[in-house]
Amino acid sequence: MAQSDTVVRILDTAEALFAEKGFAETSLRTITSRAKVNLAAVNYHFGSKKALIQAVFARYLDPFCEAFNTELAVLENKQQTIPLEELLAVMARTTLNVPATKGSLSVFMRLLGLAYTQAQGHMRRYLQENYGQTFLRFTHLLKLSSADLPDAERFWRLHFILGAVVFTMSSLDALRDIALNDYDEKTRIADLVARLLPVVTAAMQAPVPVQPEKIKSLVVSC
Amino acid sequence: MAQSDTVVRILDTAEALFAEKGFAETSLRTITSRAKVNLAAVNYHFGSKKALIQAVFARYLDPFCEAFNTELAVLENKQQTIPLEELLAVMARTTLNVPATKGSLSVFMRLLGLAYTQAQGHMRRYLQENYGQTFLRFTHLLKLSSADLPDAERFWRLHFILGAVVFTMSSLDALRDIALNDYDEKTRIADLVARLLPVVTAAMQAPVPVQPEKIKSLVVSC
DNA sequence: TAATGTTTGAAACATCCGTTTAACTTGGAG
DNA sequence: CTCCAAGTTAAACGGATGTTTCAAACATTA
Repeated sequence: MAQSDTVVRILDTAEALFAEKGFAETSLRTITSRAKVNLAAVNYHFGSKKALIQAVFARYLDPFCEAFNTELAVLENKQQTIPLEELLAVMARTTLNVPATKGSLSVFMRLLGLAYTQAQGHMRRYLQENYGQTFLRFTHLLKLSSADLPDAERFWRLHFILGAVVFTMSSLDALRDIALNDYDEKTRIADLVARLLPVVTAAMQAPVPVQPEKIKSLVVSC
Repeated sequence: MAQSDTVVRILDTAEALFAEKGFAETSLRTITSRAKVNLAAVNYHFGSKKALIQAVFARYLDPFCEAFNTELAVLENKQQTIPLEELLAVMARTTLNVPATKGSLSVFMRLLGLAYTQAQGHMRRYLQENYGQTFLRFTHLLKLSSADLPDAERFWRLHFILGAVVFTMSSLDALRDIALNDYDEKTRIADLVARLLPVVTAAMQAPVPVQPEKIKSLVVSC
C-alpha cells in the first residue's frame, strides 16, 4: 500500500472530529481511539498535533490548488478580459469538482472557517505560506475582471464574499436542516453554490459609495 | 457598588482574552491572573467557565436587544412597508450606537464569529434561546421589505450576509492591517459598515435564478 | 459590638492533555 | 535463518486544566 492504513484512518477520523468540535476541543486520544490506532501513532507518523492539522488541510488543498492553477492558466492565456461571472463560476466549478477525494466539501469549508477564526496565528500563516501564491493569481484575474472597482473596495468585498461562503458552508448541516423543515427544500451543496453565484456577483458589482465619509456620517447620525 | 469590582474585572479580561485566543485556548488561570483576582472567583461568581462565556455575551447582547427591540417597534408601527435599505440601515445604526459599553464592536463580532464556528452546540443553543425572538421580529420585517423574494431564497441570502458581516468583523484586526499597508486606508468600524451596507443590499436584491436545477447543472458540467 | 452572610485566599484534587520512552511484533533483504 | 528497519504497543512523564475545599477577611445588619 502506498500510504499506511494507519495514516489514512488517522486523517479521516481527525478531519471529521476537527470539523465537528474544533481543533483544541479534539484530543489525540479521542482521534486515536475512534480510529482504532495507538495513541503514539499520531506523533510517530506526523510528529505533532499541529502537523496533523496541517496534513488534514494539505490533503484537501493540494489537489484543489493543482486543479485551480491549471484553470487559472487557461484564463490567463485568454486575450479578452474574463467576465466577472465567468471567473467566479470557474472557481465554483473547480471547488465542486476537485474533491473527488473523500469527505464532503462542507466538512472542509467548516475546517477552513475554523482555521481562520480559531487559534489565531499558526494556521493562517501555514495557509498563507503554502497556498498564498495561488490566491494571488486569482486576485490578479479578479482585478482585471472588475477594473472599475477601487482597489480598497475590491479588497473588502472579496472578504465579504469569503465570509459569506465560508460561514454558510461551515454551518451547512444546521442550515440545511432548517431549510428542510421550514421550506421543504433538500439543499445539496451544488444548489447552494448555484444560489451563491448570483448573490456574490451582485455584491461585487454593487454601487460604490461616492463619498465614504458622507455615507458613514449619514449612518451614524440620525 | 451595584456589581462587584471582581465580577467586572473578570468580564473585561475574559472578553479580551476570548476574542484574542478563543474559548478553549483561554484558561481560567490566565484570566484570573491577568485580572488580578483569585482563581476561585470565576467559579464563585459565575459557577463555571461555560457560564462565564455566556455572561460575556449577555453583557453585550442584552443592551443591544433592548435597543433593537424599540427600533423594531417603531418600524412595525409604520403603515407603509419599510424599504430594504432602511431596515438594514437601522440595524447597522443600532449595532454601532449601542455599545456605549466598554470594548469595541470588533471584539464582540469576533466573539460572535467564534461562538458560531467553534465548540458547536452549547453557545448556539444559548443564543437561540435567549435572543431568538428578537431575531424573529427582524426577519419578519425583512420578509415584508423583500416580499418578491422566495422564502427559501431569502433564508439563504440572510445567512450569506450574516457570514459576510461576522467573518469580516471577526477578522477585522488582521484585515485592517492589510488594508493599511496595501491601500493606505485607516478603516474605522463605521467605515466598514458604510462599505457593507450597499453590498449587502445588492446581495439581497440580486436576480433570483429562474430554474435552480438548470443553473446547478450548468455550473457543475462543462 | 456581636453576629451573620458574603467574598476572597491559598492549596489541593482529580482529570485530561500532548509527548516520549522502551519493549515488542512484523515483514523483507542479504 | 538471521538481521534490521518500520511499525505498533502499553506505560509513563511532566504539565495544564476546571473545579472544590475550607479557613481567613470583609461588609452588613441587629
